[in-house]
Amino acid sequence: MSEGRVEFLYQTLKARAVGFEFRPGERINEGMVAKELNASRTPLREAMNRLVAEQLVEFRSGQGFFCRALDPTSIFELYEMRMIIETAAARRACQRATTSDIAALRDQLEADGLTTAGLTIREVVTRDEAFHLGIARLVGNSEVVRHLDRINERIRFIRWVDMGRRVRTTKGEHLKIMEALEARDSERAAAVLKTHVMRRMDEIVAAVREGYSNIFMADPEELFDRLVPDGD
Amino acid sequence: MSEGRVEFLYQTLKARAVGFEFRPGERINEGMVAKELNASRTPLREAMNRLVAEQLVEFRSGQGFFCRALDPTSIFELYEMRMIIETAAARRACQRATTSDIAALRDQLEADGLTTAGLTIREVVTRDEAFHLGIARLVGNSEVVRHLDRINERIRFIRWVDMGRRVRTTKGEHLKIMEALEARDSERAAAVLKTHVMRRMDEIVAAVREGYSNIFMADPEELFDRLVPDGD
DNA sequence: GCATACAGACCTGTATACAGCCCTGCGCAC
DNA sequence: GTGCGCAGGGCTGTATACAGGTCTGTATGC
Repeated sequence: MSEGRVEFLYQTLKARAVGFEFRPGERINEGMVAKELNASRTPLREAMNRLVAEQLVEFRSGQGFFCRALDPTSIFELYEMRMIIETAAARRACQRATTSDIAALRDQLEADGLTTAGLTIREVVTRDEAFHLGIARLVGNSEVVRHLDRINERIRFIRWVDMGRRVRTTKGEHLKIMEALEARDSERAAAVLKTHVMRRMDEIVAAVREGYSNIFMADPEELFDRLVPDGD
Repeated sequence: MSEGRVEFLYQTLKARAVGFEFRPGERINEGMVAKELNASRTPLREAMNRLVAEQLVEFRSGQGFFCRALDPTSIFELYEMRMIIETAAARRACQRATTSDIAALRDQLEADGLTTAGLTIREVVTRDEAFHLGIARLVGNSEVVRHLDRINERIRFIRWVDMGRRVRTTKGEHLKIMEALEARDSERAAAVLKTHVMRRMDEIVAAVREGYSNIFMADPEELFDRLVPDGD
């Protein structure tokens, strides 16, 4: 808060938008939200406009701000975009990352533990994103990291759902990716990443469907604070 | 204007930011700009916040809005990001674009004429971007188009400089790319695109240097309204 | 029962006011 | 001549007020 009220509102509203605490298509009442966050509408609208530029919120002239839609096509496109950036990043990381930076990524991966047991869905996704951003950082191109981060925000909600849906083999696949990076095997790294990241349209449709049901439940936020399903 | 004052301000300010009509690092005086555009500071700041989210303008709490920096490293990173997206787009276009959509892109390319003679630098870059966005559109993924567009805005100024610097073989390379797309030869399309798009760091440093000298000249805008150098 | 028109409340869009901070420029001391 | 401190102006940050438009809900007619 000391570093700017708009910044605080931006972060708070972003978190809400990312997690679909505003329901898809819902009109966002500036007055109510402003009062709730102890601010006036002026800085709130400034923060909202940033979210509009990030596609986390929609704006219709004369009507105000609305929560973005949640539809399978958009999510699918975002997954593909994510795959494009990540595979390109992995290829470049294999070619130009320093051995010590790669080693640091492995350390980070191992520091997260060998299993996802005992973690909440949210925590697992956070760690997953951190690993993938770590790969992007190996490229040494801040734009790659930034774009990936922006995309992650927009699919994070569905990733929570997805992570809860099935026992993901996240950890094992991360290790495989890590090995490919250490071997500096671009093609293998890209190939493993591709299958690790990408989802089929029918999987996405199912996740979106479940996402909707979560959104309209009583306390949807708690859902993702439960522990991940046991890995076998 | 009818479709929202903020939208109008956003478009106007974006054009200025893209073309470095604000000088790099310059503080943007809200009061002056607002008066100039016949608006109050409230909608102006809303528009500015969108530009902040798009990295076209910087914001420092307590100090206001500043024009973004113009430095070779950022430009280089953006070029690489552009290359990542474009090569991935071309590969996918080869695989999944319909033959008629590809034919439509060729029509667009030929409608632009067989040479860049008689066009201003601005016009050539506009057409160049349109062709590349056309490839991105072949993928059928709106995110790919959007991200490419965002990146293009941030390097457009340097592309103007670059297009004026040397007789670019733009048109010929576009034809080669087009042929690769028609042959659905992913690898060739990606390879040609890569050399067509990418710039070496020393080229970028030179362009940025020239960019600065243009920015601090009397009437920098006219510079890019001159005709492109004769192609031999 | 259903569609339509109207009225009222509500909400958005923008201007403006004002408090507080930042920066500049001047003066003073060294 | 140079560095530091202080005061003033100017700019930013936010709240608030108000005008205009949008939506809702009701009442009326078919």
